[in-house]
Amino acid sequence: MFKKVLIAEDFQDTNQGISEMLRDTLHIPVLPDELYCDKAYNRLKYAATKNEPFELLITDLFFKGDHVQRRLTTGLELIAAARALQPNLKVIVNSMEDNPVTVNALFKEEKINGYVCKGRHGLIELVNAVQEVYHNRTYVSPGIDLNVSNNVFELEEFDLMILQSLAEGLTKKEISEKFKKEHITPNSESTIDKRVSKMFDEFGAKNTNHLIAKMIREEKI
Amino acid sequence: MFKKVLIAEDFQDTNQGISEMLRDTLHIPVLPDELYCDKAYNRLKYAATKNEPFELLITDLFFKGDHVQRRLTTGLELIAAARALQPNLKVIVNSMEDNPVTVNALFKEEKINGYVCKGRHGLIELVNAVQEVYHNRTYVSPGIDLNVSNNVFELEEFDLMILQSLAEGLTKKEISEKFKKEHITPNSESTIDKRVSKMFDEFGAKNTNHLIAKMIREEKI
DNA sequence: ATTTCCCTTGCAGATATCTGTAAGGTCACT
DNA sequence: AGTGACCTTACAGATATCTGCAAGGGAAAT
Repeated sequence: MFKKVLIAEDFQDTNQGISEMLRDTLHIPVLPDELYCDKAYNRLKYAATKNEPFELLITDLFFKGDHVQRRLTTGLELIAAARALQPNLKVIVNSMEDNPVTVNALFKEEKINGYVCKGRHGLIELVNAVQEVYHNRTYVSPGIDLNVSNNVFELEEFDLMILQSLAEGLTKKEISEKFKKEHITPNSESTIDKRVSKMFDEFGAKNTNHLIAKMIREEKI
Repeated sequence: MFKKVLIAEDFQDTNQGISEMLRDTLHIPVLPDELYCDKAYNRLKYAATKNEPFELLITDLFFKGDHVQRRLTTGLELIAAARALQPNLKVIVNSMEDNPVTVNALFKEEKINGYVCKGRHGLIELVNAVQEVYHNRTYVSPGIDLNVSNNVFELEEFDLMILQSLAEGLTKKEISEKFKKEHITPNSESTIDKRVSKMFDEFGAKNTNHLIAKMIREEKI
C-alpha cells in the first residue's frame, strides 16, 4: 500500500473523516492534510526536493476563499502545479461535483487516476479508490455515469460552462481569462460573445439576464 | 455535557469527522449518525417514545437525493418535524450556507440554537457550538456577519418587480418606461439602478447575472 | 490545389450597466 | 423654522455587453 499520501481539503470535518478512515483501514503511515492549495503544493515540493516524494494526492476541487491571499485557488490548479513538479504523482479527486461532463474532463485533461463523489458512501468509495489506484487502475464513483457524457453532451459542454460562469457573476472577459488558464479552447472573449448570442437565438432570449433565468428555471444549469 | 446527540449529515466523510471529534473531545457517550433525514427522524421518535430522548440534533441543510424514496428531504423539514415531536430539542445546523440572511432566518423561524458554517475551522467551531448550546447560549460561526442582515431583509414588492422584469430580459430603461406607463413610483432609471446595486450588497452578488441566478435558485422569484 | 463551409478571433461602434456625485423633496423631530 | 435622515432623480465617466464586419485556419469535398 502507499506509504505517503497527501490530503488537500478545506473542510475541516471532511478532512478529519478522510484521515481517520485511511489511517484505520489502509494503515498509511504518512498522511498529512492541508486546508489550502498553496500549503499542499509547498508540502509536495518540499518532500520531492528531499527525495521523499508523496505517492498520492487526494484533493477537493473547490476551496473556499477567505482573508488569506492565495496563489492556487482550485483543485484543478493544484493538480496542474503538482504534476508539473512530479509527473508520476497519482491523483484522486474527491468532490461533490457529480456532473459526468466535468468528471470526464478531469480524466481526459488532467489524467487523474480516480474520482470519488462525496456523498453517503463517499468514504467507502474513497478507500476502494485508493486501493484501485495503488494497483495502477482507475476508479470512478458508481454514481457517475461516464457513458452519458461521451458524445451527447460534448457539444453543449462548452456552452454550459459559459452559462455556469455567467451565473456565478463572472464577466465575459473573466471567463475568457479563466478558460485560458485552464487550457480550455476556444477561449477568446469574441468567441464567448458569439456563443452566448447564438444561445439567445436558440432559446429565444433577449439578453444574458433572460437567458440565465430561462436556463436555471429549465434546470439546464 | 450532553449525553445523547444525533448527527444528520449525508456526506459519509463529514459525518465520520464530526463523530470522531465530538466523541474524542467532548466525550459524548451516545452519538449515532444518520445519512437520511427520515432515518434521523425515526431515531428521534423511537428514543422519545422510549423516554430516552435525544438532547441535541446536529444537522446539515441539504441532503443529496438518490434512489431511496424520502419523505423528509431537507434539514429544514427535519428540524420542523423534530421540533413538533420534541419541542425542547436543541438544534445546531452545520452547513456550507454562508448567506447571513438565510442563517438569520433559521434563528428567527426555526429557533435553532447554533449555526456552524462548514469550512477550514468547521470542526473547532462545532465543538464550541456544542459547548455554548449546552449552557443554553446560542452560537454562530464568526465568519457569518449577522449584523448585515439584522434589519431583516424581506424582498420588497418593488424590488421583486424589478428582478422579475430583469429576468424577463427587460433593460433598466425599459423597466423605467414600463413603470411610468403603469404609474408605479418610483420609476426613474437611476432609482432602479440604485435598488439593484443595493441588492448586490445585500445578497453578495457581483452583478445582475449573479443576482438573478441567486434569486431564482433561492426561489425568491 | 482550389473551393467551400464552419469556427475562431480581433476590432469597432452603439447600447447597457455600474458607480459616484450632487441637487432637491419629504418626513419626523426639535 | 431648522436639522438630519432618507429617498428620488439627473448626470457623468468607466466598464461591460451586444452586434456587425472582416480576416484567417482547418477540414472536407471537388
